Amino acid sequence: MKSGIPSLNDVAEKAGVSKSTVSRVLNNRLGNGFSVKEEVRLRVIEVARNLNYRPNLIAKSLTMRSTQMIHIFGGNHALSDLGNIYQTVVNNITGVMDSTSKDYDVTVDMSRHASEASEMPAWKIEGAIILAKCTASTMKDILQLGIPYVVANGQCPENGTSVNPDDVGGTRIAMQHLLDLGHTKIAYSGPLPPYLEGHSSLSDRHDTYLSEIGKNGLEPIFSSHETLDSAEEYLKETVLEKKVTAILAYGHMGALNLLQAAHSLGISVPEQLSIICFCDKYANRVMSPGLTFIDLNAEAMGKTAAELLLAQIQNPGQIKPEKVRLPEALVIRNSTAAPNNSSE
Amino acid sequence: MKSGIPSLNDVAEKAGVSKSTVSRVLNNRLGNGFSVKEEVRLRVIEVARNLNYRPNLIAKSLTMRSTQMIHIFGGNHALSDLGNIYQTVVNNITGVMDSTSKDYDVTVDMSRHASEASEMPAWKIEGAIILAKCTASTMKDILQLGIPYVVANGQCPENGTSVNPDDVGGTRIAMQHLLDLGHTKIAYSGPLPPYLEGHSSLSDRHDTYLSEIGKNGLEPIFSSHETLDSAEEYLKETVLEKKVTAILAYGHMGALNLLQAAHSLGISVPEQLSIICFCDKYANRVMSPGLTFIDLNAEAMGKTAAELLLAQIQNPGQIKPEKVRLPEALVIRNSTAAPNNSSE
DNA sequence: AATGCACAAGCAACCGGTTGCTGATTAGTT
DNA sequence: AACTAATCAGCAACCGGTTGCTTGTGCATT
Repeated sequence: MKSGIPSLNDVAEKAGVSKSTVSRVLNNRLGNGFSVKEEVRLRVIEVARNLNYRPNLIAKSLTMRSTQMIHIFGGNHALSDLGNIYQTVVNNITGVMDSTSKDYDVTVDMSRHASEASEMPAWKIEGAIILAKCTASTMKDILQLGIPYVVANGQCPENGTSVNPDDVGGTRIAMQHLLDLGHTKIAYSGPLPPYLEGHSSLSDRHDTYLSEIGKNGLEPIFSSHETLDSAEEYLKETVLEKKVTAILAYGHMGALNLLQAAHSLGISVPEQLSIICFCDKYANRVMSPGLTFIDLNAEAMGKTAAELLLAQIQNPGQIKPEKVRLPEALVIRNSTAAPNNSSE
Repeated sequence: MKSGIPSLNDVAEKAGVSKSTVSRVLNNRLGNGFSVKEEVRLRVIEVARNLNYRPNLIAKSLTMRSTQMIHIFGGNHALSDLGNIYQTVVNNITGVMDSTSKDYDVTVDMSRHASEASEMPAWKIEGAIILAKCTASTMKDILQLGIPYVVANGQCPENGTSVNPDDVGGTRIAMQHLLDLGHTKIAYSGPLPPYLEGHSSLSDRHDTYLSEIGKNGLEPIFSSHETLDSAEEYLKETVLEKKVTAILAYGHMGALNLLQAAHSLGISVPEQLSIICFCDKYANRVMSPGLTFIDLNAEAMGKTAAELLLAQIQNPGQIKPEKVRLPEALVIRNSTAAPNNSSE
């Protein structure tokens, strides 16, 4: 017990048996040419408990090549913004993992890693879930080590499994909602191309907006002003000048800013201006009750990712990779309505 | 090369030297009774690169007895609610850990554990941060193993280190703000005693409200209605019946509900009703811009916790435990104002 | 030529477990 | 009593690295 932490050897000595006996007793590896007297078995277990013995997982992984750990990559970037969907995703992943009989331990890596470094932990992991993205080096390791993995809300290699919301479909639904209400001057608010780097939702939402606008013979409307930085300027240009009556916002943060700016400018929502955005229903409930939104269904994303991962772990090599697209859904609250033509 | 992954031995064989030489060369452990000819050194490095050798971190941690891992306990309960302070706390912890030269790896345990079970991971951890609380069993393990730790926003053992916001001071500041504005009918909204179990902030805020009310010769005002469930009922009882002009709310969720309910009931904020609550400034910015609040300073909490932990890790046994109280600060937004006496 | 010493590199133990196999008891059978 | 089979437990190798110490070599010194 040199380091203060009891080892297998310490238990063995105290119990007056050999390392191997302790190992087999504690792991219940009876049979196969091995057995113990009940008396010895109980003594070993008793000693182990008294010493508060805990197997060193690192040593164990070295020989066993197996832990019961599920590792979530990308926590640092994914969980750094308040109120994004990843917290819901993670909660639902752990929910599924905790409810399965095997007791998997879920950890989230929260460290910021150099962009070329591998984020792989020192211990063996049974499976990985990648939030949005991981470094190329990490992905290389995952593939090389053959670790089952699922990418949640992000792109993944050809032969990998991922779960993503259907942003194209969601954008169509949002646009249809606004069109059905009678809007014709619909602006888009969100990051515009060229995107330096980023998530497919950036282009999916933007491009689908454009194509839907075109399909209906309307004019696309943008603004050079950033919603996140200068929402008031954005509204002045779009609503006051260009007579926009509805805005499709990339995210709820932008939408909230627009809402506030509208309030300051005396533009009433939804009477004079409809706002719709993409958001998770949990984040929406907590952060912006009232906003009409397209639900990204982070809950299902987490659950599905966890289930797909479990399937891979429990049937090694038998599960074929899958790119799941989860449908998005319109949730109508109070920020959209028919355009108010009388104000003309 | 049995598993397809090259090992130290494979490199040694190919380079025609011993394991130890390869190890020392690759880790640059020269001196101390060891040296190599430059020619051999280069050959080893060359072979290692050709084989794409990567040291097995598991084996490495076994001998090195160091994992460079910082573990955060309590992620499951602390991070399950959207928009609470813990996400900010965790982000600032990792920020500090990442900016130190040692590259610590931070993981957050997100698993749900049985209340009597130990949450201690099986691998060695260099330090621990506990979000609000951990199981008794976990704390026992931490103490027994002598792992440096800091409790963030929660109680900790006699000889431990913790970082907590000064809720008593914060409540005084909030009350003083309302009193300065001229309010005399100030209600408290939040969990009332007896608390089944819970955080010290519950009693700190409630009790300090009471004592400040008493100190100023005012009447404490409560309602049997829960703000979170039935904010409208709460307002009817306090504002409409009891003529309350200001409410001190335990949390921003309750405050938001009150805000919405006030809107529905036609009670204007802040003209007819002032609302102030406890909240972190990040959560406030994102979730409820406009609310006047007492900033819990989750940012400083995370940073301080991380710094205190690092100090302990880097100077083993030399740092004396500390109970840090971080001051809370008033941030005035638009939900508080002088009471409108003309409405009487 | 003998001695001393710095330099090079390897041996072998160790980290904390797991596991195939072997040896020693005990029990059961004839 | 002798023999076989079942039971019980330990030896030692191994996982993939790290490191204290020893050995072997070549060169300068006396």
